[in-house]
Amino acid sequence: MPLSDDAVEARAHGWRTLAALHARIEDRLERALQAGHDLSVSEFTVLDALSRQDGWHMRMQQLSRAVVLSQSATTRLVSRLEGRGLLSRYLCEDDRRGIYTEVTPSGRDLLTQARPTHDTTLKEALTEALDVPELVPLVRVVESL
Amino acid sequence: MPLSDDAVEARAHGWRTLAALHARIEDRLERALQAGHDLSVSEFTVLDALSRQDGWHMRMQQLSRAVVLSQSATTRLVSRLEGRGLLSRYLCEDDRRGIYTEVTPSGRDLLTQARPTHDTTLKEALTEALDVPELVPLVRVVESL
DNA sequence: GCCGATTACTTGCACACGCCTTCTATCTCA
DNA sequence: TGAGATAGAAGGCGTGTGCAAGTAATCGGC
Repeated sequence: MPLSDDAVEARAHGWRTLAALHARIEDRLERALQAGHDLSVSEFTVLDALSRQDGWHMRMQQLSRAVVLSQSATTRLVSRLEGRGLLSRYLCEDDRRGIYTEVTPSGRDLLTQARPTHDTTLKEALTEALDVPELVPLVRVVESL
Repeated sequence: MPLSDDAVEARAHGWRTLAALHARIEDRLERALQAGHDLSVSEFTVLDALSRQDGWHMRMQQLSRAVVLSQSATTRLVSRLEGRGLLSRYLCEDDRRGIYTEVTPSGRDLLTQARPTHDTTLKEALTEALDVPELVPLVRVVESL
């Protein structure tokens, strides 16, 4: 007898809805950011997350938690962006095992350009999602936070 | 002037929250289903989606919409599951370009075994998410639908 | 009834990711 | 000072994905 809980089906349904909405939005964002700025969603997320930090820098572990990626993926992601001159690495002063990742001016420029794309696409994706009755309540919550 | 809309930041924040919650849950599910039943989340989703259809069958395009994957990814996903004997393909009678995918008895068995894992893991993931203040409102909505 | 356009699905290719191991530098604690 | 832990890089391996090109079947106009 599996869980014998009436809430089970509700949760499963909620999760399917969440996953569906997430996939829709991510898909739209991926295309828009890729087409307009040669950025993946992960790459945009890194720049965006760093921009929200005082000093626009963050350590690798924080970063991998922020983008929810493995350490190795984060290393490679940062390396890619570093290679494009969008961010740079430098050693922590206080703990020199740590490495800070910092957005460069050129990275800030790109972010400035990409944000409007991101925002309008997000808005569109959410608006479209309102056409799907199932997604409506979730969209409302996302918009009202 | 980028959208000049106060709702922009709210939307962006809502999206970040949605993405964070989604990533957490998917990660937990992925590990649990992989460890317990050798199924990825996508694979489980396919079986689950088919199980909700009359006759447990669906055409490829419906399926790729249901799991929100590209057609090519769906083809390969179905091929993998077919190779494991969990589902089978057969041509549409009326439109012979179309291909139906149907869950086999063995696929049904596996789904029966995997569902409890899925459900309890989902419950755990949502409960854990309640520890993160930001995620709370979203978790409430997911659980209450 | 035939030919181009469209649709349904598959396949070749490139790439990002996760897991793993190996390596170096640094910090901590006794 | 020395042993062990920690932060991160580097890279090999397997796998899943999207894109773009390809094949097969259907539809529409003439």
